[in-house]
Amino acid sequence: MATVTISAAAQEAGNGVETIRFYERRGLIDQPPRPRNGARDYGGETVSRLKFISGAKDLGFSLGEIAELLALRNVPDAGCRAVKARARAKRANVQTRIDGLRRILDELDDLIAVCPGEGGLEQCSILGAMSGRGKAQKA
Amino acid sequence: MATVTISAAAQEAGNGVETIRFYERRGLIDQPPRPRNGARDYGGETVSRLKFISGAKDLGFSLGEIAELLALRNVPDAGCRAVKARARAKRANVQTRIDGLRRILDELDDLIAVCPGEGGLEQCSILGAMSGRGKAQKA
DNA sequence: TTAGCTTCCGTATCATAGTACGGAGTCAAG
DNA sequence: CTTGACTCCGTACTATGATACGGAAGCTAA
Repeated sequence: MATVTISAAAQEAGNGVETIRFYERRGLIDQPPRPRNGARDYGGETVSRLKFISGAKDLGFSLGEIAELLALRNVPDAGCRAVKARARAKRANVQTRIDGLRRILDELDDLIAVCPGEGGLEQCSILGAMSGRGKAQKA
Repeated sequence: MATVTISAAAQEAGNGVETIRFYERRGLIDQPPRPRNGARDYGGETVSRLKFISGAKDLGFSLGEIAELLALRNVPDAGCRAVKARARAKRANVQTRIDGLRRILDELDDLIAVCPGEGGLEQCSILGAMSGRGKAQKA
């Protein structure tokens, strides 16, 4: 596997050059060798780590969480179990967000269903519901 | 309904004093009257708006989206139909976000189901999957 | 050789959603 | 009259995840 420049690595991983430098500053990827005039020279390992970051990000992991995931590699007795636990925690987190959005969706559905869609603002049941009821019953 | 000070309003709405001033700067709440020495004097309407913001925020709405939601009550040149259309647009937006989160949830479920939960990191199918699903591949 | 592209670096900027700070004024109680 | 609580204001700072800027250096090809 040939080593690649930072722009080629960025292209392959699907992000920008600056993003790679940013990840390097954040410690998410190693400092690469710089054999030439100081230019970074990336091997396939770094490229796949970049893809890993991208994939984990898509799954909703923050860069901090991704750093934790990557750090597991350096823990000698860390195993699959630790990774699975993190995946479960993230799953629960995503589920919570979905539930919250679903409640909002239901409320909007209710408002839309009742609203006649005709007439002046004074008669609009959506506006009425929002100002009258708001969502104040939370406290 | 008695008017309250900013700290009482904050207390009731479950946020900080600075947050209220911040919302005011952002235009999420109206500038309150200041009858005394310049101190803000909040009525129940503002307090319930604060609770509305708080509730919507808990459910994942950004302040920008909350501003849109609040703006539904204040569309000057349109009737109920326009308001309803905006509610529908917001509903579609929420649905899209739910769909996105749902995909993430499903993927996490797949990963968790397949992962043995034992053994070293080399065998962890979750880490493997995250490496493989980088989005780039734009040949 | 010169143009043009890439890379380097540090720093600044963006958006989001607040939180903290410092100094000043006001107000009621002791 | 002083203390302490509360408020005012503008500004700065936090964290997250990038993205942009400007100037200097090097590579490659016409």
